[in-house]
Amino acid sequence: MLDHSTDLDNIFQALADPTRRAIVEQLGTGPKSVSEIALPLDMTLAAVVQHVQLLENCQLITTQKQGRVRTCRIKPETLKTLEGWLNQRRRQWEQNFDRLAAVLDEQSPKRKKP
Amino acid sequence: MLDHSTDLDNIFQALADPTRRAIVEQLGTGPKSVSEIALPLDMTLAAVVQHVQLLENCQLITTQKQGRVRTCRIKPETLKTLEGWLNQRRRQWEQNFDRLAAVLDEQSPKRKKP
DNA sequence: CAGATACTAAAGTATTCACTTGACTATTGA
DNA sequence: TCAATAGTCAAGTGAATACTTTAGTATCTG
Repeated sequence: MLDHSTDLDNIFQALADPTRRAIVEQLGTGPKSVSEIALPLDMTLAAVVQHVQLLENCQLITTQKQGRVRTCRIKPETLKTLEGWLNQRRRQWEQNFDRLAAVLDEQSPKRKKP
Repeated sequence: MLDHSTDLDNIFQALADPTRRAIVEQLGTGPKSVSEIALPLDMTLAAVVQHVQLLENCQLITTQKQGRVRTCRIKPETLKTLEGWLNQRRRQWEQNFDRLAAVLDEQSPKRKKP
């Protein structure tokens, strides 16, 4: 993989891991501390911290530390990047579909264009 | 990563690679053979074949072989799975936002509910 | 038919990933 | 004050990834 790793790479990569998706899903219901996040996850706290750091690095969540507790919340705008890519794809193949339809229409002498 | 690898895992994983996203983007403009796909990519044909196989396995594309050439096309429905997850997230945090707004509204004596 | 084309399969390699363990630092509450 | 809590850092491990090279097999084309 030639590296000029983009936001999109990092976001997809982050969300490819089920644990990290679970974290994002958890935070969908509101902010949580790292240990709260860790509770339902079957791994050490250290591992969870690593996932949280990765999610923060790619901006899918934000965190802030108050005393000894780090509170995490999702950062919804980042998912827009994903939506953007997806929308581009949709537009692309809809266009493609239309073009195909036009060609078929052109080739069929049975119907004339309105 | 505890393995009960879902469709979503595989799709995100597939799209986390820039080469594979490039392939999906290429196919957005219409079907292509494996060598056509390989042309703009800076790697061996064998490597491209591997990416194509992975994309086919997770249903992001379909392929069929005619003679010695394999033609690839995107399978748009699979991206729906992604859209589905994204929409869930959006609904979740919109709900969360509304709940927060409601609480704030409740706590503020300056305005009464309509 | 002979040689080029279009892929395919298998094996090897360097890197990255998802963890764990263990040791350490703040903060908090009894 | 002192032990429990909440998190952090660093190093190590085994598995997975993204390639490569090499050696094929069909299928065309002249």
